Amino acid sequence: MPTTRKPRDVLHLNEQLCFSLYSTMHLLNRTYRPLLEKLGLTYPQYLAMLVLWEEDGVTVKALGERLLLDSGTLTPLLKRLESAGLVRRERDAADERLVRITLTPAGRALRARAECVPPAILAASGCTVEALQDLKEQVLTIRDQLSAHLEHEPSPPPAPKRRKAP
Amino acid sequence: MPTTRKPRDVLHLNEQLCFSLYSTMHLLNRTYRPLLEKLGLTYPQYLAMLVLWEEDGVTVKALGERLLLDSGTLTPLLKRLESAGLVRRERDAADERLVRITLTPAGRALRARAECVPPAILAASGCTVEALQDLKEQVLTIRDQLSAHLEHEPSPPPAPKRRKAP
DNA sequence: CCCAATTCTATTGCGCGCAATGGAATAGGG
DNA sequence: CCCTATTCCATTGCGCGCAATAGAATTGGG
Repeated sequence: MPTTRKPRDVLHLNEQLCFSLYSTMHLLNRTYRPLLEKLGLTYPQYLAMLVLWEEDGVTVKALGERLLLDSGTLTPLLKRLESAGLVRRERDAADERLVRITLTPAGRALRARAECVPPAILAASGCTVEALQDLKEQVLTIRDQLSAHLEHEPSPPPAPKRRKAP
Repeated sequence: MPTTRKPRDVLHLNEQLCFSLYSTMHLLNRTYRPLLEKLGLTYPQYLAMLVLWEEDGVTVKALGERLLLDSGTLTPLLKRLESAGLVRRERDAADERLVRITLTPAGRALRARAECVPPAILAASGCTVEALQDLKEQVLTIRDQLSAHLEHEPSPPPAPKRRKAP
């Protein structure tokens, strides 16, 4: 008797599967909000700052690959960080297509004030670091699987290389 | 020697903790998108339909409690479902404050076409039902913890009951 | 019964997330 | 060296998510 439980309504069970991730993300976001508000950041802006604190001067493209976001999301977000005085956006002199994002002194200084955020989130989660680390591994396994699936599936991947056939 | 690993940069480690949930949610959403597109639904609309397929005639408030969303999100979403011909929005006769959402025949019929979605997502995740079920439990544990934390924390909870002191 | 407090939905404004489009700069085959 | 792909960023439009506000209906203390 392997998987012969009740043939539970698929559309009912499913609500519990992916919806748990969905709703947890929202609650996590609401937990971050009041903390990040003090820094004048939204959660996606905070993520961008994390990358910049690791590696200053990245291009928009590199930032997008790291965060899995495209320019349609990043361009306005970075403009807001710029007008908040945290970063500068400048074209690369060698390759004018690239826009490099560099931290201002205020942007670097914000790092110290951000250090109290992760411990606060950890406390709110009510978990040990080990438990969260373990959960992270499991979630990343699914993430990588979804990522691979998305790469192999897309209906019409432009396919051809160079030269078009007219 | 308990937690005496490298005192890894908190702002680096953290990026991996919550960011894994954040990015997995987005990839999951991108996996759902092409499937739901065939049904003419977005993911949040799909969630709303899941609730309605379970319990027709719910109020906007009940829907919001189930999905953890407020009227600012639900009102326009439900209006779009209505103009797509899937639901009707009507004031409750007994209590005119309430708006009840009921399925149209087209809304009920869509359920059959939605049944192929969960299996497709399961396949894309590359996991067994058991593994996902287990992961769900862990995520929900954190969700409940965050939920409790959010209820007890909010800086100024309006506090007073009835009667104001002028 | 009356009036103030509460409940419930709608509206507005802002910030993502993403698809689609456009345009400037670079790279690479001929 | 051209001329065409390609790369990279910006822009537009739409749909959430959420805070804040407003307004109509209901409730409950006096």
